[in-house]
Amino acid sequence: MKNIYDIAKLAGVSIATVSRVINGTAKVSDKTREKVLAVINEEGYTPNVFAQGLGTNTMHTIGILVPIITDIYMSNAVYYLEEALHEIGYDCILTCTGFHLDQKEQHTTMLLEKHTDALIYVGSTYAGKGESQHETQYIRDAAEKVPVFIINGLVEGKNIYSTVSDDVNAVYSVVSSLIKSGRRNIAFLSDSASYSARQKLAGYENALSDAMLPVRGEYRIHLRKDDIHYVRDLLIGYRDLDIDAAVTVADSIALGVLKYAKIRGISVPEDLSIVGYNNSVLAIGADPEITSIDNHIEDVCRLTVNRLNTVLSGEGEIEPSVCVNCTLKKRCTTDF
Amino acid sequence: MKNIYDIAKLAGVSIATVSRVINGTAKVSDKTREKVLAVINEEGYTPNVFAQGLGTNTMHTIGILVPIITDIYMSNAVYYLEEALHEIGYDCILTCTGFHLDQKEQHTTMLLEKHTDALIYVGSTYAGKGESQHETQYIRDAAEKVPVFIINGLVEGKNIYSTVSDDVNAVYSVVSSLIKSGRRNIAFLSDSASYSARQKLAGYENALSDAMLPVRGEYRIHLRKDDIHYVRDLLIGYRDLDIDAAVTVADSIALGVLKYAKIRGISVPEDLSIVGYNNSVLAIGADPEITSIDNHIEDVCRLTVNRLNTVLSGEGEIEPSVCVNCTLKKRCTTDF
DNA sequence: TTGTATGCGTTATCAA
DNA sequence: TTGATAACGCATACAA
Repeated sequence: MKNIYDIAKLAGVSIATVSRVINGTAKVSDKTREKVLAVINEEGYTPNVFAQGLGTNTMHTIGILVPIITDIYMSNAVYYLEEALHEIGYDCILTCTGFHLDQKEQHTTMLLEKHTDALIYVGSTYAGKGESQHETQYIRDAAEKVPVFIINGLVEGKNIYSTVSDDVNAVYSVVSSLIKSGRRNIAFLSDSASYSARQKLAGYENALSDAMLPVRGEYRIHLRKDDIHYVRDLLIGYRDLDIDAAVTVADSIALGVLKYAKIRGISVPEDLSIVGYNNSVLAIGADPEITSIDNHIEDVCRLTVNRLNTVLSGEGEIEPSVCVNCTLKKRCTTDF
Repeated sequence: MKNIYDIAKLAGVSIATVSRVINGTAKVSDKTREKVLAVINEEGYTPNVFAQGLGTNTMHTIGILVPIITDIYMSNAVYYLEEALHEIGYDCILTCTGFHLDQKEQHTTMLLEKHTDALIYVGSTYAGKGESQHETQYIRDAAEKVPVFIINGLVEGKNIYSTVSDDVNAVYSVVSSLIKSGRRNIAFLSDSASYSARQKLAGYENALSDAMLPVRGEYRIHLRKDDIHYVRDLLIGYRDLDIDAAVTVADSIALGVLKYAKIRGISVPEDLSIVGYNNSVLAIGADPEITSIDNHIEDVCRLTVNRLNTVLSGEGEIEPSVCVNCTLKKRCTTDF
């Protein structure tokens, strides 16, 4: 493996000049630059990243943390993040943390030890349940060392930047539409108490209140997980579920509701309207295809990487938090 | 940030001793070890990975390459790989290459420049279409530097190791069952000519041949992509498609067939049996739920990481290629 | 515009 | 069992 000394010798210059050519950090005469570049190409030389890192303390690597990459929303996010980061010259270290605090902490520590240039947390689970500061302390700690970005979660603090979807308005809007079309017993199904889930719930409750409808506890259905069959069976187990609409926080949950309706012989959307979330392939695969809120994950990710680039390049200030609008993708499980 | 000198000073020993304690590379008296460890814990010291890498030329990082992480099969693979690699002390650099050769090459180069300890290619796209050696040359080149592992693809060469699913037998078995249950016009739908797709096709053709049935070209349907609606619409466009069974290389394709049947009023499974592949959530979300071949991606990934660990720890030889059995998950789109 | 010398924080070799 | 010191390959401050 050739090193910078070899290149310098072959090009008849000093290592400093080679370094300058590679990094463009100082003036080098066209003639010598060409000569050096020629040798570099000829020898197929690439700088040793460890030696580079030892001096500069960076390896142009971003740490991405997701709870589970098998989740369609997460894998889409990682896809867009990786693509955008790659475009600006960063590689990604991906790590799946699960949902437990100790694992989130441990994985954060490991990434920081690798001297990643920044951390991106994907998913509102990282913002905690809003119960205590303690559950997000690891994020503030991490932000002492590198800029931290959170997708779909809000944590306040220095060097912490959030990009979130406007879930409140998205749900508010769809619930309002359901009400306007005559629905009165609208259920809200959620499998989490995360930041994002709380936003969606707020949109739901606000819409009901603004329409002078009661916010009834029995219509707020909490799920242990977003598994299709689990949701279906849970609903089947209810004695008297008299809902005429279901707003859910994930397409898989909506799919569970759809299967419940099928088994019970309930017509969708006539007797039961269903709204999914994330506008994933699950909504398209369903029969009938599911109306779903699209939170524009691609936009969220590209915006996040833009903001990251601004911070890391030191080219200016950015907002601590920005919000991206959602849109409703109407399909066949609603009729408004 | 504390360095090894600080620890040495605080512990009253030399940096060599601190290094020995950290790496366990040589005898250190219990007394000094304890003292050193105490100081390390107290100061929260962790070695600088760049300096370590500069000496050892490794950062305990594995490069994972996938064409697209949004594919459910891929994201599942990455999930299990990351989990298993993490357990044996490796972090993962993930990169999405797409399906074009130049991008595969470029991403490979980038990972090698980061001195990853090994490369894992996920998906048979990396094994090429079997047309020329040229399309897999980048893998052999990479294998000159680090061990290379391929999931669901076969490339021969030194330092190259494959873990594949037994797709030939899986498809052979399911097609044989279809034939036994009276199906005669069995279509095979594929969106690729990759190693894995060729294996599946071989299983299909072998089963037909062994049953003395003709292998008819018009039943081998090639798709440009595995998009649900695309598949559905393509089939709708056929003048006279007289198939009574469809074996597909992905659940999303099976879903497209199912939607085609629905629109055409064809009963499933009575008049058209459908078999998916990968046993993903798409098969469960469908209505009726789709019979699907499960290629046990978790087993494949865990086995791959075991093999990787054997190679990297230098603890022995491993087979160039190993095969994992598939199983059929019967659901409602078949009746055998 | 170019070259020299030093520091970065480890690991590993060699003495002690 | 321990310590001193030389790599490791680069960036950069300083000199020329």
